[in-house]
Amino acid sequence: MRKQLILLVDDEPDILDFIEYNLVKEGYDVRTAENGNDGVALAKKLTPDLILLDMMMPEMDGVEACTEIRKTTSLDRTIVAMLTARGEDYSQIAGFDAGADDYILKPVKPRVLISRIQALLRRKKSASYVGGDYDGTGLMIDPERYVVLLEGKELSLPKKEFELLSLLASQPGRVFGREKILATVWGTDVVVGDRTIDVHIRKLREKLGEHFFKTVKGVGYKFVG
Amino acid sequence: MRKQLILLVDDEPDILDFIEYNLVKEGYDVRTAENGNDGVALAKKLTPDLILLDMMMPEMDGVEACTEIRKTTSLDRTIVAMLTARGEDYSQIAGFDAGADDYILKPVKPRVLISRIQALLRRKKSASYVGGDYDGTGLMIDPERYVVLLEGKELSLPKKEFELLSLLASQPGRVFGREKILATVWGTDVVVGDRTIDVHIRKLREKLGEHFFKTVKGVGYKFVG
DNA sequence: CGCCAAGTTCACATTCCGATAACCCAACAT
DNA sequence: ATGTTGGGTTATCGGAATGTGAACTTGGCG
Repeated sequence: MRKQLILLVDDEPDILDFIEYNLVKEGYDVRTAENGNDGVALAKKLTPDLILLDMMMPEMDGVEACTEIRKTTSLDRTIVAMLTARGEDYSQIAGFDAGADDYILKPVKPRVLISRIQALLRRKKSASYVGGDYDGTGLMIDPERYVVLLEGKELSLPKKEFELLSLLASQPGRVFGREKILATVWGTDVVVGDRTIDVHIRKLREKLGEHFFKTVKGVGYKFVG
Repeated sequence: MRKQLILLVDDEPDILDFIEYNLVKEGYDVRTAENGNDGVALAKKLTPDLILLDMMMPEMDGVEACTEIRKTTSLDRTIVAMLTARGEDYSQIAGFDAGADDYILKPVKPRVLISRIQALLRRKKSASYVGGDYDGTGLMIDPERYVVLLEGKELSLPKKEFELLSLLASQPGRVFGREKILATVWGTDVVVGDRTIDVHIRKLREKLGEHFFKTVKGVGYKFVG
């Protein structure tokens, strides 16, 4: 597997060096930025797997940066972890509200940091589902790269289509009702029209082939390997 | 019913013995493995009803093992429960993402463990077998996939037919009156004509075979395995 | 601003399930 | 024999559920 990319944003060069050293030693690819603005810009350019964001920074602080990152579609799948000094409990909450996935208290021991990061990345990796074993034929879903391999050919799908496919293919053969699909892919609060699912199913059928998706009238859809 | 098979995977022999002892005492058939690799291999060979998977293990940990198990079609119907030490909260989340059905905190009291396991296995049975255990012959109804397995062949039925079949087959041999059938499959408020049930029964007879459905004149219908 | 892609909605077209009508058959009673 | 009762069979129709192509909306980006 390719190295995982971590973006590190902190205004103190010492901390930057210290953490970068430990992450690189662990085999991660690391980039750094010294303030929120640069951090966000870099994030958009690199699409890292994980962003470590210091909460206290001049110019644009961690919370703002995180909010900005979360507004960026291309970074939907990037994990954001806040670095926060002990005692800033209020900020911790603010950090979560801004959409951070985790907060890590400073000072932090390297071993603990690594383990937290590994846990977060592992979570990311398994955040979506993989349908069907990979045997060169058929279909493989790569949730990490947001890409589908169809008979060896790489095919990149839009977000919703990818998520819909991931859901259906997570349990081939099982029928997913429209309710279930809406709740998982669109979320329980969002309200969309009746035909929306159909349209996405059709797009998937167009791109992957009719035979993968079976309609069960009155019940839902299922994926067949 | 045959004993239910539980696969236990943990790297600590003491825990293995302790849990195995308790499960066997409760009447389960138990196999064990000491690491993720062996566990997955055994699982594929045995197709157990439930797998108890320790989260922290050398080589292949519980999360990886679970992911692997979930990729295996033959283990679709196997329940995976994670065993996790108190405090590993992140791992718990990762465990769910990997497709585990439940997680159980260690240390665990035998009575609690047994009760959790029973609850999980009860859930599994919702996919009902008919006509004895699945051995390639006979009939199996899988409400999750919305298909019927008849002598190994998959057969997909329309909604009403499927529901009617599910009802009748839920208690083979028992006669269901027309009233009861209408109330269950059609609902108490819907009013349909006299011949409607007959027609659906006929369609089922066509698709599954005459012998499964016995008419009891003046009373109703029953399913015979 | 203007473009492009993603996502959604709309206005049909199409499919197919479910219900019924109309008829047949078998068992039994008169 | 004839009628009655309860179920079986088939063809057919309406409509709900789904498919489809195009238009519309939105947000990012040069």
